[in-house]
Amino acid sequence: MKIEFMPIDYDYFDFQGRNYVRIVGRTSDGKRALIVDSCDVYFWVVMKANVSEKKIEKVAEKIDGIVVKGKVRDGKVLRTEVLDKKFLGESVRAVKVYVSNFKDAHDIASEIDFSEVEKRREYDIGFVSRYIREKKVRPMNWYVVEGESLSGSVEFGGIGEIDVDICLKVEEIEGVDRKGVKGDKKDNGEGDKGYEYEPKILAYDIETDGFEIGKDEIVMISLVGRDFKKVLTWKKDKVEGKGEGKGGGKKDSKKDDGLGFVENYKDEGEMIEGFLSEVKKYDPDFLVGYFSDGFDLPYLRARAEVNGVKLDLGVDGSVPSFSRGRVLTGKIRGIVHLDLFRFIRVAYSQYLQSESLSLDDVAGELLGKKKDGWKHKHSSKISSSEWVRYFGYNLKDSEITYELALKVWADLLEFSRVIGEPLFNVSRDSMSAQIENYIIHHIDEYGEIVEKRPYEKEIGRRRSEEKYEGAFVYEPKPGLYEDVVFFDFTSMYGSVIVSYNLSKSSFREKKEKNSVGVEIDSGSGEKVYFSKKVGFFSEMIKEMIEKRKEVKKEYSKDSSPLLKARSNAFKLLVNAAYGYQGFFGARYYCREAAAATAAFARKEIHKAISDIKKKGYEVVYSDTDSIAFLQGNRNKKDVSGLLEEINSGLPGIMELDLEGFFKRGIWVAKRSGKEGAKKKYALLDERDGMKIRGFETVRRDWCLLAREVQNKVLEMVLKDGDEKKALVYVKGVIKKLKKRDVDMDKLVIKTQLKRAVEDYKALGPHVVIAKRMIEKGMKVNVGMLIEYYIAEGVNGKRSLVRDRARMVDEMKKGNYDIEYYLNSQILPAVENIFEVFGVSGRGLVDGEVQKGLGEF
DNA sequence: GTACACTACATACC
DNA sequence: ACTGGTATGTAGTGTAC
Repeated sequence: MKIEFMPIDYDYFDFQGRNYVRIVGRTSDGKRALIVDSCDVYFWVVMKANVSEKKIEKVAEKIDGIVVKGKVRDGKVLRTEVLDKKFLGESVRAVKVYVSNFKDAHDIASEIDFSEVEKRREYDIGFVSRYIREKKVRPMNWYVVEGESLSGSVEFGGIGEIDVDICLKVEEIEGVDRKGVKGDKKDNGEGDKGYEYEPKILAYDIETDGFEIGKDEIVMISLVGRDFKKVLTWKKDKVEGKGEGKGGGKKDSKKDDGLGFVENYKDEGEMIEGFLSEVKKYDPDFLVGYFSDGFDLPYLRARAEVNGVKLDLGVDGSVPSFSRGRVLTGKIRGIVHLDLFRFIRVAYSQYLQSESLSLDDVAGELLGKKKDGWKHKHSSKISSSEWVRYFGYNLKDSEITYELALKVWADLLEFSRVIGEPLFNVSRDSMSAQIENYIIHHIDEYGEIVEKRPYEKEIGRRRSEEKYEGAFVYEPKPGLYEDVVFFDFTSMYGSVIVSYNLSKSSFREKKEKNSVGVEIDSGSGEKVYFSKKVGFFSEMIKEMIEKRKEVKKEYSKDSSPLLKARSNAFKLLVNAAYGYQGFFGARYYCREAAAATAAFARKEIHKAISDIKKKGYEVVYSDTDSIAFLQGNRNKKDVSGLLEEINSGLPGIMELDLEGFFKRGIWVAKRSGKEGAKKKYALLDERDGMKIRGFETVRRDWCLLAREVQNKVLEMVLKDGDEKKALVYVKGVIKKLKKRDVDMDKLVIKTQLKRAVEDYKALGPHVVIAKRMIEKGMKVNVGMLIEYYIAEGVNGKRSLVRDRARMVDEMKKGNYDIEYYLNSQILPAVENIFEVFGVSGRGLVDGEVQKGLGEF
């Protein structure tokens, strides 16, 4: 039998002691197929230098006979091979040890401790990654698979019973080109729709009576897919006019009640069964939720159990499994369970400006859509008229989740393809894991053996190492500047790593010939050295940068979202490469390489700054990889000339780019002292758009009033150049504040609870409020944004802010602390802006201007 | 009882 | 614990006077 197949979900199973991969995917004609395959399992034994071939052969022979007794099975060495390999750039002789089961690799490796042995490696790689690397059967690409049909077969303990259209044992598998995924460039022109794969996504969301997993009942479940919307419940009879009590009215009245999407069941158990059958009927490749790893899926499993229902979502009838890491992760066999929250946190949060990563905030920013308003209530407290809204709310959550899934689909897909790991992993892995997986799936191109993961002891050692000196930040002179130009280095740290060859494999303890030294600490003068012999790590980063360039070029000709996503995936990986080398958990950790990267970056930015100054420009600011300077009386051509000149002198692949021209820019002084504040400025671009960095406007832990006032002041100053108007505006706001006439919503302060309340040493306002919320039986989670007001204190008495902090629902309108909001919110947000214009400097807070403003 | 230095904490920039 | 260091700024805490 021969099929065209796209792998989507991977997992493995053991049969007669051996490992097999089980891949669920789609065929080119849309059928769901499962293929079973296997691959060699091995690890490496790296021999010490100067061990004779004869001795190596002897060691290999000794390894050959190793059997490790186990409870479940015996771990066996199947055979060995001696090969030339590379490890951290060095040519080595290594024994490739083939074993019967990858789970025994570690134990077998531990037995191989002969004196001729230098290292043992690659015993710590999972089976699915091994398979993908070995057979090059990469997720989300097309393959022609030839094999024996297993449908109905009892082989592998009855795998043929699994509910899929096609089930094959692989005999031959080969990648095919030209056919792709909808949106791929390579698939157009064929006109054969059959080859266009469109992800089959089903979004879901549950509503429950409580928040503790499995404790209370699930009230409803919504499902949204393509042309598919449903809410499953057992509470429809609570809706006005739907109950039997109401004169026994017919349930299926023909009248359109707007609740056609609601399906009613007898009880919770039947509703869950209904959910199972709806999911099976829809047959999704991806079941998508938001926070669903930690809530919806475990909740469903727990309630199914209570009701005696088997939550057999897996293609083989298995129940979702949960791996306990730091957080729960829910896996369904054969269907990729995605928790969009986790992917968004890793891949997007850095670029999002929303205040939280809640579905509402994220959807608001990425889709321009908001959830329906609904305050959680226990179902017993919901009036008959409210139920309709509740159903709608539940449906909307799934609708938004579905749209969000479509929105991030291209990025997910390209991440998976670029890195080579299945979507399930890619959607949850941290950035360091993504880099590491990229390495594992590309390292064979360099003939390298993969370095091991650090053990706890080693992690501890690394963490205790001293921090190293990082980026340079230029101290700005406070002021309002006209015609500001910004240059920045493209992927600066990545290009430094490549240009100077900085990685674990090129690091040298001492100076040697053909090495370059660099001072990594300006204080102690500590110096480290790197060989000029190109290491695979920097070579890999270089290729990522090159591939990204190619993709960008292609994108300029054909703007497909997948090309954009691919370029983005490379960008994120390159940008994370520097942090990765400085990360204590990394296989290729190298503090010296990270420190040297920062050191060379400092050197290059200093040089660029001085080059710009030498040409007579006034530099006003610089942070890490960017430089701001005044255009002065020069034109844009002069500026590009300057850019070109600097670029011609840059080493390796380093590149300085024009970030933009800005009409105006403002830098302010620190609250304490006269010096200019770093990481805080506002710009007005050529199209009158504002770019604000660091100011309270962009900080979520300041009340909205202060943020809005500051934003308007910046706008008036930058757009109109009119600080007087801004002053009048601020006076107006203060007047309103003093009259207790400010909208209460604008006074809420939000602070994130970053740990459990009992773990705090200092009890800040938000911690005190969180404690009070817990006392009142409210749900308080670590990571939550705690909202509070600062209320009037007891007369005359000076008190701590936390004593005046109030929960949102214990706050009376207008009972806010005028002094606090004036002196600790509004004035601090605007005073250093006015100071730039010489308007009442220090006196602003202390009374002079405040008094003046009060009079207004 | 207050002023001050110091620490803890949150959040931003790149 | 799940990439890094640099930086600002608030509020709490402890101590000296």
